[in-house]
Amino acid sequence: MRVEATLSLNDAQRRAVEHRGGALLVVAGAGSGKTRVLAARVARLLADGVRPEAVLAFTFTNRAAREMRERIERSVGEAARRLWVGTFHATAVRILRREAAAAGIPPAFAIYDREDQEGLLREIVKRLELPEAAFRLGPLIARIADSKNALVTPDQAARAAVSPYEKQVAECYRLYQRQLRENGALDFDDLIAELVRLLLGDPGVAKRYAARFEHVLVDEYQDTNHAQFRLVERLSRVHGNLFVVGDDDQSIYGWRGADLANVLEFETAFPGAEVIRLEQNYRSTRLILEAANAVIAHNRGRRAKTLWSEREEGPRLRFVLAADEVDEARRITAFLDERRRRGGRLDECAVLYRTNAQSRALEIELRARSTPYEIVGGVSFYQRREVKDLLAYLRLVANPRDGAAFWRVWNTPRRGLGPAVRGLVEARMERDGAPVEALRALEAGGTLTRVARAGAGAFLEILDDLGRHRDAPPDRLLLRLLERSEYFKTLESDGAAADDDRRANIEELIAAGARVAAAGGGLLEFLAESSLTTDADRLAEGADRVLLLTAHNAKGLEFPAVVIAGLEEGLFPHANAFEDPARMEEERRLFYVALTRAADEVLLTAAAYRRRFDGARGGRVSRFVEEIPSTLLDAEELVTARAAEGEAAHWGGDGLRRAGSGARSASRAPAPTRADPHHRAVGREVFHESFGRGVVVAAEGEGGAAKFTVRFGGSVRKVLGRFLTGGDDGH
DNA sequence: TGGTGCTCAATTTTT
DNA sequence: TTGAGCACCA
Ligand SMILES: Nc1ncnc2c1ncn2[C@@H]1O[C@H](COP(=O)(O)OP(=O)(O)OP(=O)(O)O)[C@@H](O)[C@H]1O
Repeated sequence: MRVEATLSLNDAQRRAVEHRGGALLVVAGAGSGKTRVLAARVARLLADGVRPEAVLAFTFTNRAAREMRERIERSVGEAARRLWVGTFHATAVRILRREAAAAGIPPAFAIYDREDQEGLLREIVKRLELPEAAFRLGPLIARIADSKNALVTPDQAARAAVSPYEKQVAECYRLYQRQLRENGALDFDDLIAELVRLLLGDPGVAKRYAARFEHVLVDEYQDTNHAQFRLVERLSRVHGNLFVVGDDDQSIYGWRGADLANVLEFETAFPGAEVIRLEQNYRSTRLILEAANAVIAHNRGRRAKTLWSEREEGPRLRFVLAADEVDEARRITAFLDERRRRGGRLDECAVLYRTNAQSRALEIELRARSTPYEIVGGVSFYQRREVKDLLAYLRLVANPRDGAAFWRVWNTPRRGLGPAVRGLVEARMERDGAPVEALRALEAGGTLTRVARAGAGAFLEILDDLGRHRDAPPDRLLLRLLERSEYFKTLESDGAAADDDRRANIEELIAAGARVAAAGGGLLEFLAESSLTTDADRLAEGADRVLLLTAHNAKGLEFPAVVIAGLEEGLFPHANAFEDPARMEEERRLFYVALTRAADEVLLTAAAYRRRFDGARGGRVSRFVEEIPSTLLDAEELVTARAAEGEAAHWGGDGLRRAGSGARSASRAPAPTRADPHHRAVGREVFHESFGRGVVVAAEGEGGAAKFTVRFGGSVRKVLGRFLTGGDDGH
């Protein structure tokens, strides 16, 4: 069996792959082949006769898991299908379903997503009469998640709480856990935490799994949190065969509890562990790598590492400062077009950004230019209303105690059930527990009005009918549901286009159900998949389109051409990181991740002005751009052709005569209405008393009121025309 | 009960 | 600017 036949390896890589066993940490920079080594290691183990079901590998995304499995399958054949390869969450679900009894949870437990969590906590905050302004759901959920990721129980949180605020958060946490339990549900973080608790608390189960798995492997180890560390530690303690790969410079999920100590203190946690470093990058051209190395070197808290490439030098990284986000989108589209004319394909390109909201401007422009694109992230498929509605019915079939699912659809489509009946059901739930049973009792009794009774009857009938077919393939279940619930009727209210969209989504959901069935899965597998699958996991190969995604979502991917957009102070790095050096370093690592996705070509863009939901804002060019040595940058100035036009030396000529308004140098001008990137002034060199020489990137208005967006060196400011002189004649 | 329209918050990142 | 929650009225 020749692993090397499918995956060639350098010496260091081979040493890792052929490691004798025990604990091994492979730390290495971007593109050094860590993922490849992990896959080769698994293939090697199988070739050496290790049973596939005794190999447990954790990946960061479901997609990575699928690719890993496929890769290994290519080298060792279909035994690869029996491997345990998956994300921490998917693997935890798999084990918890089997060990539900020991874990003290229902085997068909529901998995609560963000929306479900918010629903529970909204009720709790209301019930405790906490001030909503101070107890926003987002931070509250984040705090609870932090506790869970650190394996802190509600009791421990309450004991550790000092301030009244912390005490109340702990109380919310306690009630929230109780609610989850009553609903027979776990949230994402519980999946890991409950599994760890089970392994720590039940020696029998712990022993069984320690014996079942002989090798544990972890990809993207730098982004594991404490609970995940404990899980890995528990599962590998007996045999000690732990193989992890990671890069401390690519840790970008600190806000989710990722703990770099897992990497930095690996040798302490696993005495006798070996560390192997990989130093050759196979992905990027030398200039790209040099730029990435230069930027990341600005981080203080890191172990310096070597990373070199044998590849050609490659072209310099291009930088474009656009006037605003619309202009930026245009420049990016133009870049993609130009690349296509050179023979490049769209699917070799990705546009990376810091926040999902940035995709909108890009989307509009790409659509206008008929450039095929695909957005990854944002509102994902399984979060769409119609999809969640239908899934809620299936969730109720699996687990009648699932209150979030129940309240979501008990009156969808409309059945005349509202707050009045809800009160009755809730009262009744004290006795019957499950909302479905409470409703059933009410329907049987005489308390409901005629309308409500009919509605309740219709709803229960659908659930009962589905319940009788719970073992049918998920797609059949969905079809049955659509037929009985007349769900399509609720769709007809909206516009035709949105309607078609919804129908298409429903079709796709049915197809997803059929796929699960084809793979031998049933209702529970389908529901788990719908909870754990993200947009990035659903990416299909083959279509020639440019990918639009956040830098976070791009982790682990690689593209011949990468565009990084929105490189402005406040956006990337995000303003929320300004006061905290540690968070700023994480922003920098994020930029490093983004940059190192590129193999051949990089375009960096920023917008001098960016419209936000609450107005517009100008930002300086990102410090990260400035941390790239200028010799590596091809910083193109805007539309220089326009500078050729003759123009008066003074801008907005009559401004001085129109005295009155106080002299404001207006770096923070009032929200501009429309900065026109095609204004005839754009591209002109100008001179400002205090800011010096600059280039106009946008302008709006005429005469004395004219305002110009000007780039002075690295910073971009908005200034009134009357403070500017043409740059050509000195001042 | 259900529909309309108002107000307010949200945009940092996600398994 | 959009979406969601909520108050108010038919
Ligand atoms: N020994 C090798 N010979 C040729 N190509 C290699 C070798 N090792 C890795 N590569 C290639 O280098 C690229 C990066 O590999 P891989 O994705 O495994 O790196 P990584 O360290 O996991 O990257 P990152 O951490 O940046 O996500 C891939 O295209 C891979 O095929």
